[in-house]
Amino acid sequence: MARDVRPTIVDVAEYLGLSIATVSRAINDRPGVAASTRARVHEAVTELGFSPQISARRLQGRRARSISLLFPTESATVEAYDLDFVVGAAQATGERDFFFNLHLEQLGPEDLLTMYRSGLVDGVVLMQVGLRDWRAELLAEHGLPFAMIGRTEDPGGAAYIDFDFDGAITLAVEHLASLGHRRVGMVGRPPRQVRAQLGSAVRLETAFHHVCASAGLAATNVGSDLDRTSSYHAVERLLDDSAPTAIVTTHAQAAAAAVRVARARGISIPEELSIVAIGVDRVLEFLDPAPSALVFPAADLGYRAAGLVIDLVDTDVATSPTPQQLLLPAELTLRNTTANPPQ
Amino acid sequence: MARDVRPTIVDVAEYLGLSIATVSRAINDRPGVAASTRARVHEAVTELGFSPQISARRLQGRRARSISLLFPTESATVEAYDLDFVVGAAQATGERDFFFNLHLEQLGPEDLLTMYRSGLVDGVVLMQVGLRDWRAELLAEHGLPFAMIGRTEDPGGAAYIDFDFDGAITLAVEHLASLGHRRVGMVGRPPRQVRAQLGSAVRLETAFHHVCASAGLAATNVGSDLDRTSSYHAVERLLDDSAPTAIVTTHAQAAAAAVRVARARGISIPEELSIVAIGVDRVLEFLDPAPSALVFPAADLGYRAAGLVIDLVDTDVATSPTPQQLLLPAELTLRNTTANPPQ
DNA sequence: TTGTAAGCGTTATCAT
DNA sequence: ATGATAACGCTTACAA
Repeated sequence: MARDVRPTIVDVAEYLGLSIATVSRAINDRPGVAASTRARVHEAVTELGFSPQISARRLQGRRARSISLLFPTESATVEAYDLDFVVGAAQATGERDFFFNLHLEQLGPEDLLTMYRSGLVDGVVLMQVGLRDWRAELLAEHGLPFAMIGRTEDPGGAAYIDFDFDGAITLAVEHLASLGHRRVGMVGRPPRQVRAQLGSAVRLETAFHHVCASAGLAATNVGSDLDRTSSYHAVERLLDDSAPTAIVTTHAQAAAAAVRVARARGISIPEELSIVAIGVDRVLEFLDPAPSALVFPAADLGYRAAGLVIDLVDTDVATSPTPQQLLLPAELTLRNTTANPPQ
Repeated sequence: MARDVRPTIVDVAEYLGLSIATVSRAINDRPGVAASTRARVHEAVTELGFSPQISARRLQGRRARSISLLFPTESATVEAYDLDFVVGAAQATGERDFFFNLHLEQLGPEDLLTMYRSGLVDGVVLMQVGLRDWRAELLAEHGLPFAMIGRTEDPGGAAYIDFDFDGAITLAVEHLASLGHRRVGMVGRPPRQVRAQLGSAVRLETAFHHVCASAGLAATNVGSDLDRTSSYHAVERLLDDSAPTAIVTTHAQAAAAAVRVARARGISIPEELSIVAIGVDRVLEFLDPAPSALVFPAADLGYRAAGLVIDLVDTDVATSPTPQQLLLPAELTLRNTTANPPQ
């Protein structure tokens, strides 16, 4: 049953009475092989069930044609929406005939370099990027191909794709201000993310206060963890402490919690409380009512980030163009959760 | 900047004035190296930033230490809960120091065999397993290591881990029957899944009719796609056609839809309609009210499936024990969405 | 058009 | 305890 004997190129050559050189050329569609020979080789290949050993190939200094998504998950729980990044990245990778692998572990500097040096991967996509991120610094310093989902404070020439969180907050707040709201609350990202200086977390918080100040609104921000209970409490605290007429949420559970708390307290949406969510559509669609939102195209970001690294890898170092830096503009999708505040 | 010259074992050997054989032994912690030498080698290794080329290693016939999760996504949309499998599998893989890669593409038989033969992976985890599944058959036939999340109709000796859908349906229906319900509806999996003979989809449907018949209940099943709209319509049709007093849902959007339709029609839960969901807790928690459910530990399934393959790969063929076959029993988590039917 | 042979970076089997 | 050296399976000059 278990035929563990994988045929090698030598077997193919012997089978055909050819030299391995010719077989190799035929297999790789290189010039200098008679059409008839080429045909015979391809036939024999399927006949014998031969596929070239990638490792042997790589030994000649070829690319591994594989990239990694580095997605350090400190907590065991990964937020659902985050996973869309993975799907997008895997899809792009498959389409370009690369191998995709996923690292959920927290890697150290040595591990990271080893991935490249050992020839396991040609490039990586970084997630959970901090305003300062040692991974980005290390890789840039060593001239190794990588792209970020998110971006550091000073990305230099590094490739990235990021969602415009500042723009998102601006749109959200300005929309609320134009409706007449004067007291706005935000359920922010987990304090731990802010402490770790995670790019998105910090930008959301900063932009919120900044934009509210510019618009002359009273702003209160309460961070919450990503679970159901913590989110619920955060919304309650927000309502109790500053009685906002509108809430902006920065993660899915927060949006769910806002709806739930409102229902529990008999607060009607949007008449008595407006809600604007920032999040992935697929998740927000679970809510009832589905909130007005700044939709976060996670799968798309993942898809494009993977594309960026692969570009970097596929391109000859000589030809290498400036890596792309993309900031995805935010757009407000209006549903029925925002209205004028109660007078 | 871009030092693309990776040091090899030869560099380390020359640097120390040793032979590559000794260096190799030291690096791999093999016996027969003086402690002092070993130390010097390790020092030099970090000094020079050397890591062994995996490809060269594999050429000696070693394992690739990498497994693949094969998750064919026909539709572009992947259901959120499915992704937990990926997380679990990636986690297990990382813990056991394997490489994890994810294939979202639909692979053909040749591609599948090539993955093994080219030495890219040592084993795979199969998702979306059908009652008859050519992948399982092919791999079993060739004696290649694999495990299934789910199981075929006749898994033979193949490793798998599956959730006990039959048991889940049984628990759900019996619970409802004991509360006095006589007309029960189910929002089933997409018809396309049933047509494709996807294990879980078929088992859910079959078990539902079977169990309801045994309990003497009127049973109606309406399949729905995994999106918001289709799910909503399915619930509406269910209510309109057979006026059930209780609904069992088989995917997340269906559960969300049940709650939404009830709210829209002013049907109170659980007084006028009972709901039991089958799904991943993380997703069901978004709902309000969170329904009574047969919770599906997706991440756990993924984790254990990856463990199964790695066991298979790590174990010597000689020692290889019978592959594990695990059927995870269903448990009913009661919340507040089930009650006696209106008399 | 085809064949010969020299690597690629390791590990493993011998000697020493 | 250490060192030559032959694999491993393939690609690629260079010859024929």
